[in-house]
Amino acid sequence: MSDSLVDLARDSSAWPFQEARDLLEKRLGGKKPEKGYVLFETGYGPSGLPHIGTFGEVARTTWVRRAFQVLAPDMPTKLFAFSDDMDGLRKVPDNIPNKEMVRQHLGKPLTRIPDPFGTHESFGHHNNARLRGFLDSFGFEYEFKSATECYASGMFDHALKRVLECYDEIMAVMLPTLGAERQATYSPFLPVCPRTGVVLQVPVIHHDADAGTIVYVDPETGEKMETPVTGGACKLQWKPDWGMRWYALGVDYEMSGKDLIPSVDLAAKICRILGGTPPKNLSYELFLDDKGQKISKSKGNGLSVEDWLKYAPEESLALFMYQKPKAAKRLFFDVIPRAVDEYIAHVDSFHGQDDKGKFNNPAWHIHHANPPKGTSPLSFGILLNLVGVANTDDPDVLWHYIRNYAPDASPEATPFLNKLVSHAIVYYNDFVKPTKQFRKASEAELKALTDLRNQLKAAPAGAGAEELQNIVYEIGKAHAETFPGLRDWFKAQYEILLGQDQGPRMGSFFALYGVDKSVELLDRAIAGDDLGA
RNA sequence: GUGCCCGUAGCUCAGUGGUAGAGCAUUCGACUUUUAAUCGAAUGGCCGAAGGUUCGAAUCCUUCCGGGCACACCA
Repeated sequence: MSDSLVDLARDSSAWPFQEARDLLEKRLGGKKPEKGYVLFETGYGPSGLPHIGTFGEVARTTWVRRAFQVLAPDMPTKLFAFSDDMDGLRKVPDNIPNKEMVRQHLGKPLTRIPDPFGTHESFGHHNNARLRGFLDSFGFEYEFKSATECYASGMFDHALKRVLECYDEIMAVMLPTLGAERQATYSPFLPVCPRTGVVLQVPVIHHDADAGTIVYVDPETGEKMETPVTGGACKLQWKPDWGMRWYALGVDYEMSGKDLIPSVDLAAKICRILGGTPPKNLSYELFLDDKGQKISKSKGNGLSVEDWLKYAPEESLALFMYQKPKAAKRLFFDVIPRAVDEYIAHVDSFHGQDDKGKFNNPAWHIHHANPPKGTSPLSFGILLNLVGVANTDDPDVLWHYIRNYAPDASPEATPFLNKLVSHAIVYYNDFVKPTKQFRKASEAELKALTDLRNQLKAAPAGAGAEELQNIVYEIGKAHAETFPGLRDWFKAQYEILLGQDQGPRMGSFFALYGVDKSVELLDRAIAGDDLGA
């Protein structure tokens, strides 16, 4: 039984299984690594707060890891979330307080810059905490690794000495990739200035593999400085750093955006020079905005995680990230409802599928083999329409409409639908409500509305939707010269009372909205108040 | 120039060797009285082009065509 599951997983065309299979067979040769576990890694830049790409990368890496665990259940795995918190800060980020204070520390490792937020030991620690909080909020399993700690603790010492031993070979790989200016000053080692604490980009004038040191000239004092490369006294330039880290930690799998393909190649070469085997890499496509432009934080286009989660549950974002990592996808508001509905469809089909089908179902991956039993009897698309048409941001009113369609649905019985209702309301408030355009009633329309107001007022207490609908209908007929077709009467009500050109069955609306409140609404319309205010 | 991705219905896209699909749009019908929703049905594709492999190709290979993106430094 378990054998056949392994076979199915091996043959599965789902990309996490394909990645896991390649990792197991090509990278590992089917054998457990000597370090005793298979290591997955995701990396984070120094200035970056967690963003939607971070989520995507960790989610995707986790899926490969889960798939791998099915293929090789007897091999332990780990996922390192590695923070480059020893990188020198290059420019002051826009979105932080105390910019002037931070400016005075430019060039220093992030972990040696005071926290501008004042909540942590350093700026680096602050960002790390944000990263961890972000990852934890999704329940990702990982081990956090800090570059600063790895360097300072001596964990990288052996590998750093190897870099020094292979100095010339590494320079020979790096130099041809650099412009002439950079070639003149390039060194894989960046000494941390003992005087100022700044990570220096200076030429190395001498290196001594036996002593484990390099010599450089302090750019301000002109003094020749000799420093060990170990123990945190030097940091590596990032491409050698990446290759060194793969070698030092024995990273078996790491994915990265396609803009990093040349860097991955270089880092892999360096890793091999050191005597290691580079990880299996997956280059995923970048995200585009609605106009097909690359999404970048500086441009501020595209969509943030917070934006997405405001309008839809995180499962839908996970599904979006699952789909076709190698195809460029547009990431903007309009893709959200579709992602939700496809998520629902996948979960609903899951439980009727055989094992092969389940392995191919995104829901298997998103939910770690255990998708929930039920989701929502209504699609998100329908719900969004409903919210717009029903013209309300009151969940209770919405549930009345929903029960017309799905009598068994309730906030308790269908919790996922309940979440969707909340999201749909936010969507309504942000996207539908602002587009409302109320118009004033004409003289003739005013007469009809006044009739309506008076008859609603006079309606027996507890009048139902049908009864109210009949009142509305009769008034429309009574004012036939104003409204040649009943359609015109209803259209007028939508435009004047609801600020939209379509709407709900008015009898139902008045019943749900409440006759008293409806009368108030009509009073305001008759008085000529601006209902959009 | 190098590399990657995409090209399937009007639109947005699923579909990695076995009878071409979904959603939206359009048209018609139902919901014993408006609209919308909902439900049912219909319409709609030479799967970018040409070769090749195969009993069989949207799918695999080759070459084109068209569109997009990445590739100094920094990360």
